[in-house]
Amino acid sequence: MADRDISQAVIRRLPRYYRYLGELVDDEIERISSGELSDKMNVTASQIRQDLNNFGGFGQQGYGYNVKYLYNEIGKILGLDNIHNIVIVGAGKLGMAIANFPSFNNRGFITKALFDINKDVIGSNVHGAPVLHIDALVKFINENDIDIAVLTVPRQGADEVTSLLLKSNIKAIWNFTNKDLVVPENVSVENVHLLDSLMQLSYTITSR
Amino acid sequence: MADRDISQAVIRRLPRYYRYLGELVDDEIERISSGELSDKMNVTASQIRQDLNNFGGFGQQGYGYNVKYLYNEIGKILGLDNIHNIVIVGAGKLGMAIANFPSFNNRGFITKALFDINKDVIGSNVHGAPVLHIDALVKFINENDIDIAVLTVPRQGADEVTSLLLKSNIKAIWNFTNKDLVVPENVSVENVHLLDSLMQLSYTITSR
DNA sequence: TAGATTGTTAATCGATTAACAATC
DNA sequence: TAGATTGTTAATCGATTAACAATC
Repeated sequence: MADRDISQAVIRRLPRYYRYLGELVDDEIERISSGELSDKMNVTASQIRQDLNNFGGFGQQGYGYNVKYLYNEIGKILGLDNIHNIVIVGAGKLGMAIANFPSFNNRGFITKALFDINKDVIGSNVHGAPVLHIDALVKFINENDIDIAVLTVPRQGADEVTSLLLKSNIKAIWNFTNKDLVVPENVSVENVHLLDSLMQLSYTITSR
Repeated sequence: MADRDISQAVIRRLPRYYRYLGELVDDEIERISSGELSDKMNVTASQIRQDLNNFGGFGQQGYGYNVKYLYNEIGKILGLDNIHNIVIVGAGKLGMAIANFPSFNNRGFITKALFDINKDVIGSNVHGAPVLHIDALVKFINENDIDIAVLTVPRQGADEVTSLLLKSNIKAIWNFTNKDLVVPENVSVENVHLLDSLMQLSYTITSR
């Protein structure tokens, strides 16, 4: 892997390509041209070809793209050929919901444990994963080959948990708190700012 | 409200400005310059001024911006001075989690009911909102002044529920299914594609 | 008044789209 | 071979940044 300087805009579109190609695989479609895919996805054929050619030439002139091959290649680019072990910090309603998401497990994102400070939930079990006290977090990450920490604590706890995570070997934080995290650049952060998203929706309603 | 053709990039940034200004209000900071805000938010001062001036001149030369005033104005732009009534379609773990999110209620997004087809949850009560059968959905939306439908059903149910929603007066759909919805242009859609987001994180880990 | 900082125009940069030669 | 469609270069479009005159 590892072409650097692929633009963020391209990376954001990759999972969407992967999704549509997955549907085509399910439908047992064998080949597709950028033009046909363009119609399905509502993006220009030009953009599709440009995007893919950031990672290499996956097509063939006069033929198009082999669906299954392209699907697998994009999967590899996205790192989906590897298992990613996950911990969820904050075993509230949202954390529990994420631990139970079947589509994550199906793609190789495996929740190994949840962490909380609430004694009522510590010791219980979510979809096979134990809920542990947050004191055990750093050790657990380092000893269980954990890639990704999901941050589903209340906003006020975000910074404290983050500085704890930074003491471990964590590679990435999936941040559901409505706060921007400050991390060194060898740690990736992907934000899911739900309230921001809802406000955008409110804007579009309001501005009609 | 209602300047048309504000770019999507600007709209995406508005909630973030709102968030930072909210913190400044809490800290009882009275005024701030685009330069200071730029340092805090890690965006250019130029961008801040450009963004705000899409909606009017909120600042004053030589002084900067009054924090509280700007906060309120952005709130109005985002439509947060109005109550938005919400229904959640799909009363699974994720739907329940969203119904319980305190920050939504605090901003005037009020969950009025949840809908499902599972008899085990129908009749129950989530944070004061009833769980009803999906057959009652259209009528409920039209009679209860519902703006926003949250879609937290499994992927396979997405299209069916969407076509049901389009029979109602719904204004916006907050889509948590991993599917792109097809709606007429008087209905707004905001996607939260969690699996896509997780895949992006996987990409950044993989491409180091 | 002098200093600070906005609002806004102009310059730059990057991303998207169009075009087309290469080639299967 | 002729037709189709890619990979890629060039043109366009839009968004970001820089600069500065206006003005509080």
